[in-house]
Amino acid sequence: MRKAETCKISKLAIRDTLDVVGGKWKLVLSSILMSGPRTFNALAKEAGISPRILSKELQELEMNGLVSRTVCDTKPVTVLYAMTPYSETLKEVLEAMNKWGQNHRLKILKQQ
Amino acid sequence: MRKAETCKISKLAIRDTLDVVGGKWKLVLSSILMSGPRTFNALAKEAGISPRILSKELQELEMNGLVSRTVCDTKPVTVLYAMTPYSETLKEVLEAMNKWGQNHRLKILKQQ
DNA sequence: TGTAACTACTATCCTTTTTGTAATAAGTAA
DNA sequence: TTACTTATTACAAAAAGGATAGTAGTTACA
Repeated sequence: MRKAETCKISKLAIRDTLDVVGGKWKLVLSSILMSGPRTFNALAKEAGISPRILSKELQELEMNGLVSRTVCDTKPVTVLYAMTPYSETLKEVLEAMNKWGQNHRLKILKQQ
Repeated sequence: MRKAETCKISKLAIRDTLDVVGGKWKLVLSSILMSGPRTFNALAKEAGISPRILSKELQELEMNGLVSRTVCDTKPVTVLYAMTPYSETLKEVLEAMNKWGQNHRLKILKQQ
């Protein structure tokens, strides 16, 4: 395959990824859920996100199979959100961004 | 370190990363430049981005040391944009997203 | 001499998307 | 009644992105 085509495919793939997981919250929420399931309120508090946005983001993640939603038989009802087998595939992306962000922060600090 | 702290640090790092390379274009532009330098117009055409946005995105990338800008002594003058040593550190992120996007596209196609 | 063409932008205006705040619903129980 | 859960709605604000035209500098050509 020629280089130009490889570039086009890569560009497309990255756009696809951004379509699913781009924006301000989806990767942050995913990274939180990586360390275990959370209830709606716990997620909202931990991420610092308003319920409106959280609800919307979770729905979109669920639609793409990246988050599971489990209603628990408690009083009052609670709902647990968690990673899914498919969202395990996001780990590489999250790990790379986690690493890059930490390294970048160090770089910025050194400059001052 | 406790798990809760690890989670907080990861969340922060991912937010940092998104602050620098989030949005619709920065990672796409970076992935194009990965395969070699481009002029302003070439980038605009290849990415399908309007000059106004392209100019803004390139400035922001340059400010963060992720893109170099070289004025060439041609007639008429051309400007070459390219990766920098620092932007090499983005390769892991781009590679992970490239891989995920391709895999996700396959998954979607299978479902239909 | 004027005019067209080519580069890299910039200015203006506008639309769309995203995000936030606040209020509120439905269900249950102390 | 009050409190607690998970949401949802209405409204407003901000950010992001896009379309179009225009500027500046230079060359080429009639």
